[in-house]
Amino acid sequence: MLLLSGPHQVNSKPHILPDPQQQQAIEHVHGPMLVVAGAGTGKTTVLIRRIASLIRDGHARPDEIIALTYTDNAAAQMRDRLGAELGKREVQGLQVCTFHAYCNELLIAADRKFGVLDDKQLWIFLRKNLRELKLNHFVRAANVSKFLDDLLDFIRRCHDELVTPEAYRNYVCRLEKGELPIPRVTKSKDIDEISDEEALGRCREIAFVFETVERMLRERNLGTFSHMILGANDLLANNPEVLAKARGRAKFILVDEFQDANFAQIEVLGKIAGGNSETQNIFAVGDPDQGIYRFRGASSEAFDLFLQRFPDAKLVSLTRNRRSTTPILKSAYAVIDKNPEISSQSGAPYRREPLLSARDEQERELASKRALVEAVLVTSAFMEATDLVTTLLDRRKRSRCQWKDIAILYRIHTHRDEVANELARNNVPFSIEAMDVLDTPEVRDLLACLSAVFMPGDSASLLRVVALRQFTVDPNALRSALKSLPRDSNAGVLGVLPIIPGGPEVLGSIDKARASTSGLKANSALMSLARQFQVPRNSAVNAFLEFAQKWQEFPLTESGSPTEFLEYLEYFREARGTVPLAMTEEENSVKLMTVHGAKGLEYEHVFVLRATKPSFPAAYRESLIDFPRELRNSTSFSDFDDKTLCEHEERRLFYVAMTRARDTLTIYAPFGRGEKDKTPPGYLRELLKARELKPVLRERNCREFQTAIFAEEEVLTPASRLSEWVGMPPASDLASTLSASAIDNYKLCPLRFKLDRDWRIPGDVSAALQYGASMHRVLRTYYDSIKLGRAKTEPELLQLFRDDLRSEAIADPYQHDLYEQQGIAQLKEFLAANESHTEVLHTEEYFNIKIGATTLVGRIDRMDRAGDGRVVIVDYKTGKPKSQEDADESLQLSLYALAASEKWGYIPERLEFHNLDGNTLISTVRSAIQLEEARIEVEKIAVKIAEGKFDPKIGYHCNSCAYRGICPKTEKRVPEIAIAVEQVN
DNA sequence: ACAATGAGGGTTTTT
DNA sequence: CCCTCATTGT
Repeated sequence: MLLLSGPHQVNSKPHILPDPQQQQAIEHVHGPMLVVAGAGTGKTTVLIRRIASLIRDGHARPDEIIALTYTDNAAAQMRDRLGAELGKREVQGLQVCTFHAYCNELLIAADRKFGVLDDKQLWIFLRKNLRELKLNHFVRAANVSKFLDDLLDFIRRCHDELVTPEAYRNYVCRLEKGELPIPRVTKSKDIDEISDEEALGRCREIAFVFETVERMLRERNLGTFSHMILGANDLLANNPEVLAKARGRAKFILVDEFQDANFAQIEVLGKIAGGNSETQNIFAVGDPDQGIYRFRGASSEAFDLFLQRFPDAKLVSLTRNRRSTTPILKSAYAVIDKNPEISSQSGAPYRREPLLSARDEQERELASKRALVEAVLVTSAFMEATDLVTTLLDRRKRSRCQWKDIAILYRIHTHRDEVANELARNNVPFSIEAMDVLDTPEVRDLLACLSAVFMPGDSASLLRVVALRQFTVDPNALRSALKSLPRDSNAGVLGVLPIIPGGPEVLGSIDKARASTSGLKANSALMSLARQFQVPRNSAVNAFLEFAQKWQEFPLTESGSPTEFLEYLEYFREARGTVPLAMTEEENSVKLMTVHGAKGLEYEHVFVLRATKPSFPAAYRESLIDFPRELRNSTSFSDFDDKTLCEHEERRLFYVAMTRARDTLTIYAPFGRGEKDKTPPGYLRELLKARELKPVLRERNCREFQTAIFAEEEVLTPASRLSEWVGMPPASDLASTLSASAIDNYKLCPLRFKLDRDWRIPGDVSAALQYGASMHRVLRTYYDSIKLGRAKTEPELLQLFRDDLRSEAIADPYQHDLYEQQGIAQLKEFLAANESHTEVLHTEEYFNIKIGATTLVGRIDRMDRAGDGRVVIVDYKTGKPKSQEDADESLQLSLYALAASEKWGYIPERLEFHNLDGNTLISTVRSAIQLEEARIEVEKIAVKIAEGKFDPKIGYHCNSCAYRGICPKTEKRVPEIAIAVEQVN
């Protein structure tokens, strides 16, 4: 057991003597003080000891002290440490809580409690009530919720800056009078495309949305987390009694992680701290170089705002780092020192100083032997993973540390995937922070069961259930039954199960489950289904069950029924919601987490992944709606634009990552692509160039790897039966008949192509396709009517369109209405521009031609007669307008040209995309060579199909893929160790 | 200095 | 699909 008291014990804080700066902060009593505490300089210790001495020295009773943090965890930890320092009884009455909890309690005490919606809940609430927002500029029929994120981002920003809807409306009025410059309300690159009038219209729309959102919330007595701060600020401003009481309760205020404060929070602090510097006993601790929550409203100038608000504040800075070795601190300083210092108009009393390694000062003889910071340049993510695991095993052996002393940090979750696989392959115990359980096979199984029982029409889910091990359906029988359904049938998997061996048993189980879960709420139904369908209760499933439980308590959840839950999840997915799995703390395993998740933590050995632009630092992404300076309440004038501020924040984030390391720091990055400079763009390039870092930084290339590793992968990941099914070679030659769209589909994702063609699992038809089909039919009718000499009138066509679109039954009524409006506008424009048209030869004409062994089929929207017995081929585009480049490169048009000559003997004069959006014609031509290239392309794809190449291609399109729940490639496993622990519990 | 081109990535997270 | 950035050639 003695062995367990590793090096961490040495660092355990209470026994270290404070240095003079710490002492000064601890002993401070009256008036405002700002403690700038660099990474690893013991800031929380200072905070705790100061509270202890305030109480011990009789300056305050515990119930006159308030300590504020930003997370529940931090608050709990501080409470524990205070209890240990002072004794449980002594801390009675001492208020240690998060900022939000503090504000919320003020509101509850004033009888202003409201139902709390988090970001996703708010998004979904508005998504369901989009009509009420009366959007005009910020809505698209094809993607109804496209701008919701942008609008909510803007509103959140207003909250953080204490800008009310009235203030924004007032701002728009001033814009209208020309008193203020027009703000940016679109991406910079499109700024020339919108007029001032359009921009003003957008501003008015934003004003209306802001007002409406606030009203909708108020009417239902709902609010967001920002409303806690806003409400408290309001209450303190307008209610002298509440203010007096709050001040009496807060004679001494201590704030941890102050760099995470936003303007609204600092306003609240200002109010409870009172007006004169004698009684402003406010004590804030933080590190401006570790502010990494700007996107959450933390003002990058919190320290500056503090000094403005409390000009008499004393300033202390802590620079003795008790965590890391000198090489780590020097390298980290080189990174962060490229950021400007905090601006501070109020006399600039603070300068950034290099952190000094207290350990190296104390242990002189060790100082010279410290490991250098290591930069490893790799050729691929795979090499990053293999080299990292080898290096990690070596580090552990040499330092004889435990698994839990090692952390692997990354910018975004997906960066960890290869490393996680590689660790699993090498049987290294590891755990992942905040892994999304929605992509785990077990949760997918459970969700599929829920769908199968309550929404049995969902074929993809039903297929997943059918493939569970306990059932005995023959996949070949199922597949051929599906394939022999008539094209227009919507029977799906549900329709064929009764007639295939083993199918009725599945249906029986589903019926039984439906009966036994009838009337249950989501959580209980899920638990029951997990039992009945033998879904293992691992940590992922438990996290999901917990999510269902919490959802039942959400303010806007109505009955809590499984059906309502399924509907919610659909929106939740659209809102890109995740269900994170908390990492078990005490476990002896290597920790994988984002740098954000690592803030405040430390590890002996730290690995940083993908340190290359634009991975880490991440590429800048411009907001759609700029927050104009004229709207700002905080008057801190740093002259930096948004992009620069983001760059600063990325740099701080990298600094946070580096300063987590105690003994060794290893940074991975792929080689740069340049001819001259092979170093990775970003921080590593800077570091490797810096002369002064030569003695502390080592560069090496990745080790060679053994090819044998590839083969092992399949063995170690036991494939589910579904992935076996999905991997089966097709029952027929899928290359024998192809179309332009099938080829596009194959290029997008070969697996998707196979599932469409070989299994014919019906998925949801997108509204865009439904609209397109409708428009095509209307136009066909129009030209046919002309041919018959009885041209339909505009009102007739519009009515036809309305009826036709209604028969398409677009699921979302709001989206249906938007498409109806759009279609009417486009048809009117089309007809207006189309008075005298040349002779139409064909409309919606089918063809099939031979290309090699493939029969290429298709349907040409329209062919017109051109001069010299030639033709014009027209294809309508109902989606985003196609460009000239699209037309020039379109395989579809090439194939139509081939078909025109082969089937009808026509010579195409030109090929046209007719964009119905904007009613523009894009013309192109094809040379004989280009046509030959198109043939070759088709043959190439046909060969791949014939060879059975159907590996899924993962990418952005996966979000809208009907088979997302059954695709094995997007499945993520919970690390084995987490499962093992769960079973023990 | 600048545009053209190609590749890689699609956040981060707490209340 | 859309956007940003690195790189390289003009």
